[in-house]
Amino acid sequence: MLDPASRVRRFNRAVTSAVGALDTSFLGRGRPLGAARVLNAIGHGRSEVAEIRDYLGLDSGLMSRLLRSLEDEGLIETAAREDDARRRMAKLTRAGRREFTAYEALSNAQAEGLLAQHSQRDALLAAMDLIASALTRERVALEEMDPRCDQARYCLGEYYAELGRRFSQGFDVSLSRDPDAKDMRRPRGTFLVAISDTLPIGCVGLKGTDHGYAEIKRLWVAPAARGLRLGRRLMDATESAARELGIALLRLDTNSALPEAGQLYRSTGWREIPRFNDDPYPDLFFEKRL
Amino acid sequence: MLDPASRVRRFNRAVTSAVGALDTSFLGRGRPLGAARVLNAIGHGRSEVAEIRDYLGLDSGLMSRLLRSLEDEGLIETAAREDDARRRMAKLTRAGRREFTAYEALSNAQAEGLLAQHSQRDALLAAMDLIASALTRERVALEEMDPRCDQARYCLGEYYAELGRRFSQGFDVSLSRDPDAKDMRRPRGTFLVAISDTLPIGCVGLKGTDHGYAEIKRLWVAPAARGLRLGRRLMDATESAARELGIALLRLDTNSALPEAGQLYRSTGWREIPRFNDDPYPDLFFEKRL
DNA sequence: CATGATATCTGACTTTAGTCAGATATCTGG
DNA sequence: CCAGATATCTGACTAAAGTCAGATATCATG
Repeated sequence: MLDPASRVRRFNRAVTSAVGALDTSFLGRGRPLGAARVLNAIGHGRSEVAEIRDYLGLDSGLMSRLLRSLEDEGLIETAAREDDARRRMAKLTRAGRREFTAYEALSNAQAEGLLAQHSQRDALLAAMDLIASALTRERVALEEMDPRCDQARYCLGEYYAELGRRFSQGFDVSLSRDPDAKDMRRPRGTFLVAISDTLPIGCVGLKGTDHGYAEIKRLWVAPAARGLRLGRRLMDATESAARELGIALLRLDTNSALPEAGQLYRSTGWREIPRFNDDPYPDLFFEKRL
Repeated sequence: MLDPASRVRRFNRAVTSAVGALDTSFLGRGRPLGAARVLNAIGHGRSEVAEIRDYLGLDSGLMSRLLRSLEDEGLIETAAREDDARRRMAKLTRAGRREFTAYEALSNAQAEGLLAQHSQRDALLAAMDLIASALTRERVALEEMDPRCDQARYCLGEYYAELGRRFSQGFDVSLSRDPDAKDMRRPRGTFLVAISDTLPIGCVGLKGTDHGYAEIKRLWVAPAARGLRLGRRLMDATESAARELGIALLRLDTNSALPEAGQLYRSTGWREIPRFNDDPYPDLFFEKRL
């Protein structure tokens, strides 16, 4: 009925008024939006004045005045940095924390309001995740992490759950050769997590072995982040890391029930090889020389 | 990983900056946002001053000044309405249409930008439709329309396509008893379309018969609008219309492959009855006395 | 320790948005 | 035709946001 651009614009209109409502509720606390935004940035852990200014896109004069007005209200304190007295740090006072908490409550209430009365919350949240990931595509950061940290374990949990859904016989981690975490840490290997504005949306592991090659394991991209070519980015980053570690040969196993993975490997220089392990789940094996 | 409120707030952040970018590009045309918004409202067919003021939520004094500034620029002309000289109508001049076209191009470019480089456009658009429908839930209007108009036919097309996907044997309209359009128009029946900000997102038909009852046909809710209790609203509105038309007994047929429909009927006072027609598709039959 | 770079602050502005009371013109119903 | 309602306009204001030039203090470097 509507062409794609009209659908996007309908979305824009809908979302603009919902977001505008949050601004209005912020104004209800008797403070201009500019000051409220600075207070909230500080509350969310941004303490350097220059960082806040940059984040909010403010002129330095305006920023200075906003800080002064928050100080006059007794909500923040500023101090020169010890290592560089030109830079200033801002932090909340006790009263400032109270005020910040009140803003947080408003934000959460608005968020709950958007979800309320929608009988398919999960679908709505999934749509929001998808759009947020798409819009922040260029800002997705790939971070090396310990595979046992919270974010990595969240990704792995989602990965296993998805395999369970995609494999007709289900998936039981304990039957698979669960890679030892220390093989996926430097210097033997590494583990990368893709973070989009605090939310992990993908991962991949590089597992060192003693057989003259390293393995790519646990490549996962959140359903909300598919279509952003994140799988390719994760693979590229892992290959770079492998080169850095002096690894010359990479192998991986996968399953034909995951056709998009196989397609990615084939289109990026991987070559199919015969089975090289006895894991019960994979039925496709690849190799790539770096 | 993130709780629901945090996911909504991540979505808010992502979307705010994307929408802010559009405002910035509008400013690039050397006109304050307020004036640009009025110009665009007129370009989109809103001609009554009061209607525009209401739509944009402007004070009457401010509105008057914005109109004046657009007139001074030579972009619009205003005139008193013939039937009521207190009210004014605004329309674009030739220069105004040019300027409006330029704004449209900016909007479309931004929309294309959001879609660009995403290899799963359809999923992204579906997510946007879902969210737009959810956010404008209270503003969904149910309008009586001729079942042969564009919007009604769009809904019916989507409805048939969905039946094709849901029925294991597919769905061929010509095999079903396609209700005659004139039976779904006053005074024999009616046809309702749910419109969410220009997009049709649901429909239902009330078909008059000569057998002492009327039938509910073609109840459809767009996938993007599920969970908003729109099906129930459409049914309620149709029952009201039926009462208005002096109809005392309603019947409908459906299929057990559409469980959510059956559940809706059962929970709103419909009673299962034996088959009352020889249509090949339905296998469940309901009746409700008004 | 002089010099240029950097971070922040201050003062003096402008623009935009918005508010509000009253003026003006027109309409509607008795 | 009159009284009250309605739609718009005008003038006089305020608040918020943003701009910009220059002042001040501090740092890094040769």
